[in-house]
Amino acid sequence: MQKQVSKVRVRFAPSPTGGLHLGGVRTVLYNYLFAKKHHGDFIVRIEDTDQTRFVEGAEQYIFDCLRWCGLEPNESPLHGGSFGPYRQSERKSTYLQYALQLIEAGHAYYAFDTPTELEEMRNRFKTDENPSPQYDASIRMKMKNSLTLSPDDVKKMLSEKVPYVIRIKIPQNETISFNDMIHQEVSFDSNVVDDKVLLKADGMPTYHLAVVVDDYLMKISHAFRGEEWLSSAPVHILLWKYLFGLDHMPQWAHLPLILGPAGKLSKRDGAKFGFPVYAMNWIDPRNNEFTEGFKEKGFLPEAFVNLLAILGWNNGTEQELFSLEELIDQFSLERVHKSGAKFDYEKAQWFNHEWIKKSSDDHLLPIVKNLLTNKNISDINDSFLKKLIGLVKERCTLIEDFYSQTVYFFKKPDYVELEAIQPKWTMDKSTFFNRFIEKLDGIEDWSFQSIENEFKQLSAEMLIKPGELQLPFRIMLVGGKFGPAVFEIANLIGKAETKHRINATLMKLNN
RNA sequence: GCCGCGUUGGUCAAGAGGUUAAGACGCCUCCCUUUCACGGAGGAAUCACGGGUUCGAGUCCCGUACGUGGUACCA
Repeated sequence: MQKQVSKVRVRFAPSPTGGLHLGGVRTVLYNYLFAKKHHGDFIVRIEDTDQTRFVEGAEQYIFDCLRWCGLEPNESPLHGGSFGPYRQSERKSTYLQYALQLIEAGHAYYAFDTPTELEEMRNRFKTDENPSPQYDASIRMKMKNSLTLSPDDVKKMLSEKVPYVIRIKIPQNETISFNDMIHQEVSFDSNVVDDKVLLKADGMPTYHLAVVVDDYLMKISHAFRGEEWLSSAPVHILLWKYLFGLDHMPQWAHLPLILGPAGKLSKRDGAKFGFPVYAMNWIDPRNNEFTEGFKEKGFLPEAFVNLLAILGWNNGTEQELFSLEELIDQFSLERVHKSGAKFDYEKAQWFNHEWIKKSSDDHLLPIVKNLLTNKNISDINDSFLKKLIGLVKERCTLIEDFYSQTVYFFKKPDYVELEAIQPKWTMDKSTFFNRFIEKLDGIEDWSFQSIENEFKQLSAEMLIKPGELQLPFRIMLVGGKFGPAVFEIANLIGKAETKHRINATLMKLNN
């Protein structure tokens, strides 16, 4: 019953044309999870057959993103492997023979129509009911191709190097169906699919030919791709049938799309709604257009991967937080949704917040240290910083937040929110803090406990509720209404600095 | 237009004929904390619509609507 068990091999096949967006990373992730779960291989193949859209640096960028996410391929142009080359542009010569083989078998034909002739055809046959006429059975006999031209003419044109493409000859009145791992049975009427170009005039294959040939040659067992490909699946099924046999065809899985707030997610949405759509920052070298990435926005890769996994899949329980290992263990295609999901940035941030809380101080240390260094805070003592991280991480949603949550430990606040204390400021309070400074000198161990004791004792003596004084004290040290326990802060910034900040604020208040 | 795919609160979703229709995000209230968070307790809010089938439908069938993708010598 079992169709011979072959090794699981999956592939992610991006075009090096620009940034890697959410949907792309999720496709990678599902590929990766499936491969790892089944002890298979994850391959990255670069589909650079459209030379007009090639963008310098885009390929390297894709690998950088995958590395950041922790989704390292087993085979790729960068990682090597025995099924290379892994760039379609470097496999150009292999595609022609398959196209020729199809012609030989009567499943494809040469077409000599020029772009303008095609344009003319579309205009000529355009009607209200059919705004975009296809190159199909109903019109191919009216075009300039090896089906309508005499064999001699074709031979002559070929030898004269008249530009041509090779098109698949879609059969009539057939139902093309296949079993998708996510959508189950999907079927198409062959009469509505057109004679797609297989080999372009420049000798490069189109996606349709290349994907089939390469999936076969690279022994791909399961093919994941976005749902936008579902409509062209019948072409691929036919190609498999004609070229290699349906028995060898990989199992298809057409993944649901990730939608933006208003329809399909685009990089425009990022700028418009204020959230990243790419994994990492991307600057288009052609026009210097900048698109923000999750990495630089302050997301932890663990959180990024987690939130993407959950967008369209769940394990049936209430669990939402998953490590990569857990995802590998629990992932199953059966539980991937059929319908597209709208991306919710609020929830994305929640994931990051949770992951920051979940991460150990040691894990966060280099990340936060890097952040602070970039903000010109140097000479950071690791164990000191680790302590700070532990103290503030539950208040940080994005990595960036560690800056505002920890700067005041390194330097006195740039801005002190005086307006928060001024209205209720009294002479008594002023006196309190002046006396408190003196008391501070007497504290020898400088533990937060001792500081708190002195503070409470003095306030009791002066008959002022400690709560009335804590907020001003906080503002003096931190600059605003945030941060961990105020005595803890005093303890960490030291006696001299504590006195200094109290004094500085006192002077401003008394002005 | 045609073809494909889809449709459970605002969002992500559990659910596979009989449930008070989980849970999470966000929002609101309260507790904790005289900071901000964390944590805890509550609250508002849902099966797109219309027909069937059935003793019984969010769950099955058919229509409609809506959304989304494709309809390129782009992937």
